[in-house]
Order: sequence, then structure tokens, then C-alpha cells
Amino acid sequence: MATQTAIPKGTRDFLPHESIRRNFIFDTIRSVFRLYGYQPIETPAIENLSTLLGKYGEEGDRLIFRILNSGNFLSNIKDKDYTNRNSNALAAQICEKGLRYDLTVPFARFVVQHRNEITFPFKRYQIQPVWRADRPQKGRYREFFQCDVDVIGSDSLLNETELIQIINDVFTRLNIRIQVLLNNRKILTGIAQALGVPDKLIPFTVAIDKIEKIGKQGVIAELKSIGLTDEGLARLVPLLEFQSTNQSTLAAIEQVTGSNEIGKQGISELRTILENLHSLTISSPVVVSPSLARGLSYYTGAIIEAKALDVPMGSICGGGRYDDLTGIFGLPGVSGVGVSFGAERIYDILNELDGFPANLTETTQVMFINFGEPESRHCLALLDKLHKAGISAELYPVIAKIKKQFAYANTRKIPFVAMIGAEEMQKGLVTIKNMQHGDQKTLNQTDLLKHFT
RNA sequence: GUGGGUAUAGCUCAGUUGGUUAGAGCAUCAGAUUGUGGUUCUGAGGGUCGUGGGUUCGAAUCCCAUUAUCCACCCCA
Repeated sequence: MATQTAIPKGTRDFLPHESIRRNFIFDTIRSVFRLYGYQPIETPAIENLSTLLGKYGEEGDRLIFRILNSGNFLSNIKDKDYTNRNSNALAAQICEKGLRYDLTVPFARFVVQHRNEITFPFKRYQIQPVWRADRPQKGRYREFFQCDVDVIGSDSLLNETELIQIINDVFTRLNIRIQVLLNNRKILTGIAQALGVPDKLIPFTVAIDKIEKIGKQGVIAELKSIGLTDEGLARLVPLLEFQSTNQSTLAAIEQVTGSNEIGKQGISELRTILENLHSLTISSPVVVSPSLARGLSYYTGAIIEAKALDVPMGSICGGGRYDDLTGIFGLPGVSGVGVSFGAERIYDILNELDGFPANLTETTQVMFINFGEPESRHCLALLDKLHKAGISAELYPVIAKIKKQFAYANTRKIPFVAMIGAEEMQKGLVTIKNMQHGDQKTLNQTDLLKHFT
């Protein structure tokens, strides 16, 4: 197509009706965050690469957008790196900033930097865009908003419990049926150790995480390729099979990990969280899933994920506990836990389910027809009164055909049109037309406010 | 990084085994006795058929390349 204008792939413009719908999602999420006592913060879109790199695994580093240095950045480059076309070596020398990849790592940086200005346990929320140089796909964008809630500086499993409550509340308010999946990195570590592949933790978790996609046989094949023995496989297989209750899932995990210390810890943590949840009314099913892994490498404890039940889509909310993320920035011994809501996917799901409230509109209540200069000037005083009373009102800015002005009001879905022509002006009257029903009535201008209040 | 699909008007798409001035719906603009929109009628503007090459008397149509985009994999919200 011969379009002259375009935006970078994986990014999107939002028309007013879309923006209104997105704000509905943000407002809903924000209101739940506030309900649980979390406070807002903001961090810059760009961070130093030293802050970002190495936190998301190799794949994650590859997907960080880098920002070219300013100035004549090639002047100090070694000829060797330049002539060798060594992109990595070159990039390290000509880029020192990047766009943030998520909100959690910048948050860890924020906590370390402002440790003396915040009170621990620090509960914060943050709703901002993040960028990933990923190849776009369904439900995948290069620029997307994350809505993060984290509490840092507390080991208590009450925090995990609260986050599950928050997830449940958000999706209940949005009217999306979900399932909360729960696992623990310690369990995954324990299993890998018990099966004799402690050094293969990551490929191991990646493999079992694919159970839904490639099936049991696929996972088994992949596990064999990373060196799991037949004996180990035989012990693992029950974990890949569906269990009717969380108790039996945990028991099955116990069968595998046995006396492994880390594994036992993970199981005990999950049991505590599940017990805590018993005291609450959580309408979404909470399911222990030993195959849940999550890619981000900084998680160390509980991992949490929410999936929509009615629409096939990747996870729409995910997170977990990270014990030492601030340690990397020089503040060890501070444990954090948090989850992130994927606003774009929630938007896509609500769109597909036709789940947005019907009355989501932001429009003018009443528009004044512009009949000419004296008439429009006369309207200004009335407009002023309406604005001061908190009623959104506008005057059509140019003297145009009445037909055109009505058509404009109609397209904008403005519910009332006010007319003050020469005659009305003289008599102090105003004619109000209800655009939905088509009927109109004339009243005293002094009664105009009452009509809208 | 790997594999597949698609590319025709602002948008959604037709376009026959290659054939003459490339169409529709929606949208836009203008009109149907100048104070009335949403349903009607009439008309207008708008396309180098993604770009470059090739085959052919002739290409939107067939072939090659290229770019963009979508989908799937990897990975992830």
C-alpha cells in the first residue's frame, strides 16, 4: 500500500473511543491497587543500559531497545571493532541508554536509589509503557502498558496472598473469568536437584512450561535431550499429569522432591499461601501448577500467573517473588514480590468478549448552535455558567449551516443541542433538542442549568 | 533468529483461464426552496493495483527480487 504515513511496527495509535476504553481498564486496576494501600510512582522511559542488561536472561537482553549516544559517538571507536562489523562490541560503545523492558527492574533501581526516602515495607504501583524489540504477534506489541504492583522489604507470604486477592478483584471488576496459576521457583529448583539435573534448571523449566503447547510426549522428548534419565523421567511424569486438587498436586511434587530442602521450602510456602486464601472469598480458581515456570530469571520464590478462561491468550497477569533484585544495585537482603497486569491483552480480551460497559463515553452534554456573531457571543455567558456548574458544554466554533452543525453534534454523540437565534436571544429563551428522541422544547435561559442538574 | 500467508481508494474487500476507460460498500465533500442530525435520494473527489525488474502483442492477474504487514515458532504481558 502506498501509505505515506506509518508508525513503527508493533505500536498503535488510539482513537478517542479506544482511549476511553483503555482508561477504563487503567482506572479499574488503579482503584483496586489503591484499595489495598499501594502508592503510585513513576520512573523514566529510558534507563542506563547497566541497569537493564543481565536481568532478563540472554533472550531478554536481546529484546531491549537501545538508544544511540548523542554527538559524534564513532570518534572513539577502535578501528578493529568497526572494520570487524562486530555489532555487539560496537553497540556496547555507542549506546549507554535503553528503553525499559519492564517496570520491576527499574523499580528495584528506584528502591535502592531512594532507600532513605521511602518506608519499608514499601507498597507501590506503577502504570507505564514498556518496550520490547520483539517480533509482533497476536496480543504482542513492541510498546505496551504494564500495570505493576509490588511490595518490597517484606518476606511475609501475606503479600503473595494479597496479590492473589488483587488479581481476583481486578478481573472480577472487569468481568473477565480467570484462573490463577501458582508455583514456586524453589519447587522447580528442588525437582531439578532431585532429578539430578541441578545445572539444567532453566532448560528444564522451559521444557515443562510447554506442556500445554507441545503435550506430554513433546516435553518428555525435550527433557531427554537435556540429559534427564529414564528413571528421572518416570518420577517426573506424574507432575505433568492433571491433578484434581491442589493437595494432590503438592503431594505429587513431594513424591519427586522427597527430602530435598529447597523443594520442601517451596511446598511449605505454597501451602501457607493456600491456607491464607481459605480465609478469603476468592471467586477465581487458584491452581497449583508445577509446570508453570515464567521466563524472567530474577524470580526466586512464588510465581503467579493469571489466564483468561474464555479467550485463548497468553498470560494476562504474571509475577512472583524476587529475593535479591536490589542486591544487584547494592542493597542486599531486601525481598520483593509483585505482579504485572498486561493492559493491552486485557483490552483485546474485553474487546473480543464485548465486555466493555456500554455507557463508556466522554462527550459534551450540550452543544450550542452558532447562528452568528451576536448570538454566539450571547451564548458565551450561558456556556460559562454551565462550565462553572460542572456541565460539559461547547459552542460550535464557526458560523456554518445548521444542518452541518447538527450533523457534527450527531457524530459526536452529543445528547443535547441548544439553539439561541435572534428571536430567542431577544426574549431570553433557549430551545433544547434531545438528539436521541428528536423532541425539543423552549425554556427560559435562567432555567437552563436546572435542565442538566 | 526460523517458517508461512497477505499487499488493489481513507477503511473493509471484489476483480473470471492474462484482454481495452480497475469496481462495490462504508467514510469524506456537495446538493434535494437558506432554524434541525441520526433512516432516504442525486452527484463529486479520491488508486503509478506496495516497490523494482522479467515473461507477453497485452500484467492488478504469471515469474524473480525487495520492502511492509499479519500469523506461527523461540521467548513473553
